Amino acid sequence: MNVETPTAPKFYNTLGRSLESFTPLSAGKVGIYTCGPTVYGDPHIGNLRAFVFEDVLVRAMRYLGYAVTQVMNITDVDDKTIREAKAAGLGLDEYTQPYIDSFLADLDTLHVARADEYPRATRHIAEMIAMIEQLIERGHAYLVDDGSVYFRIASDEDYGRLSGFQLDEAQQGERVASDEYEKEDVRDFVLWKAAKPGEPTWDSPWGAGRPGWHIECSAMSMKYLGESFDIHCGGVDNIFPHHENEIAQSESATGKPFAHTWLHAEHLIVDGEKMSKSLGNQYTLSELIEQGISPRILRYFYLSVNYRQKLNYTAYAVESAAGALRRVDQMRFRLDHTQEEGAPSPKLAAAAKQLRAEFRAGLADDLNLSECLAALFGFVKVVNVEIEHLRLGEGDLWKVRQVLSEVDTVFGVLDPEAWEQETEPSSIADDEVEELISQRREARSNRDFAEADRLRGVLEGHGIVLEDTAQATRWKRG
RNA sequence: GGCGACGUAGCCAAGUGGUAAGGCAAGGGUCUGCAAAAUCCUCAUUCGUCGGUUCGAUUCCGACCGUCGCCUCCA
Repeated sequence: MNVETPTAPKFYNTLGRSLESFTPLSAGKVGIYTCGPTVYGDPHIGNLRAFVFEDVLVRAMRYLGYAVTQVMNITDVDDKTIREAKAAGLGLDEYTQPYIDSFLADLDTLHVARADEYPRATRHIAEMIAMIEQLIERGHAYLVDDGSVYFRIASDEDYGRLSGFQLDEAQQGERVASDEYEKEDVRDFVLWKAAKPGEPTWDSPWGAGRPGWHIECSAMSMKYLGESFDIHCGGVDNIFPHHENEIAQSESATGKPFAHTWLHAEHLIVDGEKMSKSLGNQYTLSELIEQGISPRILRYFYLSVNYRQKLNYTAYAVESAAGALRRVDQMRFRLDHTQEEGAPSPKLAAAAKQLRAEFRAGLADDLNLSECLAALFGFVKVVNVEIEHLRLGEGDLWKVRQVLSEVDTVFGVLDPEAWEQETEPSSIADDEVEELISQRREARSNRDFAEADRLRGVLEGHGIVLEDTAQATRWKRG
């Protein structure tokens, strides 16, 4: 499918804030590090937006012809996991494991393709310690009396180039935690936290303690992708301080450029407002499913807005997404009830070619899925017209399904059968449906429309939708 | 206060220095016994406001108004 050289995409790189032509460090290969979850609760639909974006990015790069290695970290040690584990009276691993499982289950539910690696912070303490030692050696970090180690921001001349924040004296002193008074400079951030009573700890050259937050992503991304790699993504809230600090510590440790391209997904908001615990609108996937919103519709909804744009989750918007998806489903349904006859349709061939070209161009344009979807709908229209006029010829059904399945390697939403049963358990068997339809056909041929409509009503009661065509009556569960 | 993003039809949403993709919804026509589905047509002389640059701006620049995000552990 992609035997030719990859199509080079353009990406809006947060580092430099401009649209850049993407060139991988190693021809044809792309290493992508995606910031994963902190496992102290179920992810909400905002978290999931970012993960779906990352999924589409990886799928798109593969579609464009690159061999992708995706790594997603799992933060299983930080203030929150420690606090919650303690509150639950559980060990850290014992506490986080169910959330790791449910996180992966949510990804599966949304058809997010698995990353190549899901490194856990607690399993990479040695790598982090090695990096911290290197930073101390090079004069970029220092040990304080209580056994904590801090990164020395003053030693990093270009600190702040990702976020654009120039932290100066005016902003200092605002948020100095009481236990961090030993820092040389309030801007410095912690690499290693000295042990505190009741917290999980690991041995280190500086005594017992645990890693700071940022160091895990530096250590783990480099372990799996190399000291320099292609793409690093996450939510916009990670730009500062997390990603800024990752760059500082990574480049200070190795003297080499860290990630080349930084992509950040904007936030999802709900009814125009930021999600927050107090508003009670931090919906989880299972809550949505309970509300009757299928994961497939949610995935389509995520796809419908550019990742750099805030996504406003509203009931109306989700309905609208469902309507759009219905249009594609309906076309597939009609396709399944269409016969091929005669020569292949030239219009169809042209439309398929156009879809491929526009789809590829849209993906390459900073993942412009709106353009990709517009191309898809353009294709749907042509297919519908060709079906309407009975112009599908030899091999055309295969052609349509083939191109749809190609673009769906990126979208991942177009094939209803690939998703879990979305319809209610059926209250009527196929042969019963067929029997009633045949009775109705009989009634119609006798022009007994009252009886025909009664039978249709019976079927509707079972959730069966009929569509009469000149050739036959087709039906579906809907 | 610092940094940044955004404001396009009823709703969602692309986009370009040369006169506005696509989807949902809505209205009308075709098809149908009636539906459903499909299809055809209609639906922004206009892209927050005011200026500037330009032959020409929604697209570039400036100001203003409005919405929002980040500013040390939130995707």
